[in-house]
Amino acid sequence: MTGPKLSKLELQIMEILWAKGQCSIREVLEGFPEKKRPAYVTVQTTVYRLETKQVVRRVKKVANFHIFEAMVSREAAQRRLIDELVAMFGGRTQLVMMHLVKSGQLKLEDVKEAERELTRLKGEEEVSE
Amino acid sequence: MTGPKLSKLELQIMEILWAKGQCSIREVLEGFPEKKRPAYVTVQTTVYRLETKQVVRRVKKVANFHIFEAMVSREAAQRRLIDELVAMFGGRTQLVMMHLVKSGQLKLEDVKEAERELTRLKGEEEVSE
DNA sequence: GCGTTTCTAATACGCACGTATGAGAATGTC
DNA sequence: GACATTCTCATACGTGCGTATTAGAAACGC
Repeated sequence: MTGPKLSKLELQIMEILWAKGQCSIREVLEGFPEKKRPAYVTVQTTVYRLETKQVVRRVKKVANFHIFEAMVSREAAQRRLIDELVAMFGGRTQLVMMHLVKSGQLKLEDVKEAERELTRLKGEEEVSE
Repeated sequence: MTGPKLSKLELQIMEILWAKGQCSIREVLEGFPEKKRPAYVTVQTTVYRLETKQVVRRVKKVANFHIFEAMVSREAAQRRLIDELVAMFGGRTQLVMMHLVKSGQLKLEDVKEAERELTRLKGEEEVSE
């Protein structure tokens, strides 16, 4: 497994950490859009739990607060999420993509881009065979 | 919102209900691959909860057991899952697809298929404009 | 019709997560 | 240096979910 499972709140916090780099709890808090900002302590507790899960670690102490940093790459965490979803669809990846298409969020250019990427990856594979 | 959120187990149960149509608890249970079959009562409790969530309803009683049926379409439930995931990615659908591609689960043909579908949908859109 | 099997349905338990409280420590301000 | 502010951290609580226990009801076999 790539890493531990992250909940929605946890992931939002990680997004902020990935974006800002090293952060205090307060800075993470301020990374939330003002309108849907959790309480300071909620963020705190959640960061503590991420620490327990080894997803985050404290790097130093400045004044009376700690600075945290991500220990897991964004790529890896996102990959984990996708794998989870695909598993929910019984591994039928194609189905997942059809839904993405139908949800109307996906532009033709995006799909073409993916296709190019896929072709490229396939090429590499054959070279190494 | 399309419908209530479904957990992994709940979704597996729904898959069986969607596939088999009306089912007893026992039949749902038997829909699980033999090796990872939950206990009868686990399925039972979960179906009861799905009932509370209005995702499933009992249609009749045969002998000493009830027959259940899905009240939510597969499409809708799956759509919900995808939307959830996309939201986790901050709406960056394209990112989701790139992950799918990189996970290696997606074949070139799948992507082409999606592209065709997308082109078709786009066509319809323009007609109605 | 009596015993065995099966299903029902209420109750419970542990874990994860979002959230909150409160006491104590550290820091900053004047 | 006294006081207000801020952060820490342990503890707690409700909810959702996967799972289990169990007592009673119902149906089946013979």
